Amino acid sequence: MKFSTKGTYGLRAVVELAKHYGEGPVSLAAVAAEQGISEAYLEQLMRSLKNAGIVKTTRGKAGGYLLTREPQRISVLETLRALEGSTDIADCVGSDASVCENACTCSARPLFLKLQSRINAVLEETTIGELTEDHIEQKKRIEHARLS
Amino acid sequence: MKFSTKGTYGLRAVVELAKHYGEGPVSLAAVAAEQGISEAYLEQLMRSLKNAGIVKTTRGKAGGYLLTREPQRISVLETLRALEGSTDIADCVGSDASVCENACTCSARPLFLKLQSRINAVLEETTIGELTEDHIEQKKRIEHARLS
DNA sequence: TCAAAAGTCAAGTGTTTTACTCGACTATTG
DNA sequence: CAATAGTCGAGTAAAACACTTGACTTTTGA
Repeated sequence: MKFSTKGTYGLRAVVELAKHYGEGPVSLAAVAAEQGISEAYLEQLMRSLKNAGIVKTTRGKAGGYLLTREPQRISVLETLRALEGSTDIADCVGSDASVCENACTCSARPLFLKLQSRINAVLEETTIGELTEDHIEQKKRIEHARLS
Repeated sequence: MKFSTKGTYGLRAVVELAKHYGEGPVSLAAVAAEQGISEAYLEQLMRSLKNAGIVKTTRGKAGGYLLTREPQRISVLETLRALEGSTDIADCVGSDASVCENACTCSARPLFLKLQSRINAVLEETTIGELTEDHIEQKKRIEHARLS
């Protein structure tokens, strides 16, 4: 039940792009440097995000990555699905429950279903826009505390 | 973000014990057979559950495992913690957030905290007693459907 | 009293997943 | 046309997972 670095780094990268939304493309190197992530690894994650239609790119000089939509219109659920393939906590939740032989008799399944629906609710209602606002707020508070 | 077999098997084993609550000890072999889990692996899980005070044992002939309390008084959170060590989705939630260098500036952290509190709420409010009832209900329904 | 039934424990092992890296390539632009 | 920037597939070391093994100890009933 641990979050992978893929999800975490990917989310942070998308928030980084959100911070520059409307300002033109941001290069991979810039995002990697800002977030302290290896360029080669981040590129893989960006590829997934691109395939999922969350980011788009321009090549050549002054090229880079951009969000395809406003940050408020990108959900965390969508982003995480792009990065990790699925956000399902078990194979017996979700559409293809047939993978679990005794899905209908396993005593843990009702719990899994309840948990999954609560998790999905949070991931669906939270947007990249919100995470970005939180992040900016947080940085302001730290700056303020440091100065006093 | 996948549930391990430790958690799943362990939960199922505890529910199995709950089904026989008040009827004296159930042997490891019996639980393993009923749930289709390897005895040797299950023994490991039972050990964790014992150390956590969720089950107790009697040795020798006719010995086996018993719950230390009524099923309604054992939460899923407690059980899962015993089995998996922790139910935290990331190192930066929970008491020791210092393991994450940039805990206070990571833009994913607010999401993690929200998610974790929702997950814990479910795990805390759900008891082994409830899972056991659900399971018995479910088996009845299947039996009924099969006969008609 | 001793053998069979049952739990206890630490260590070992094969497989899978994670978290990366590497190198060769393509597109764009000043 | 060369420098900049994204694209792609494959490779790899380390960790986590899902077990197995074997050598014990404890209890009890015949």
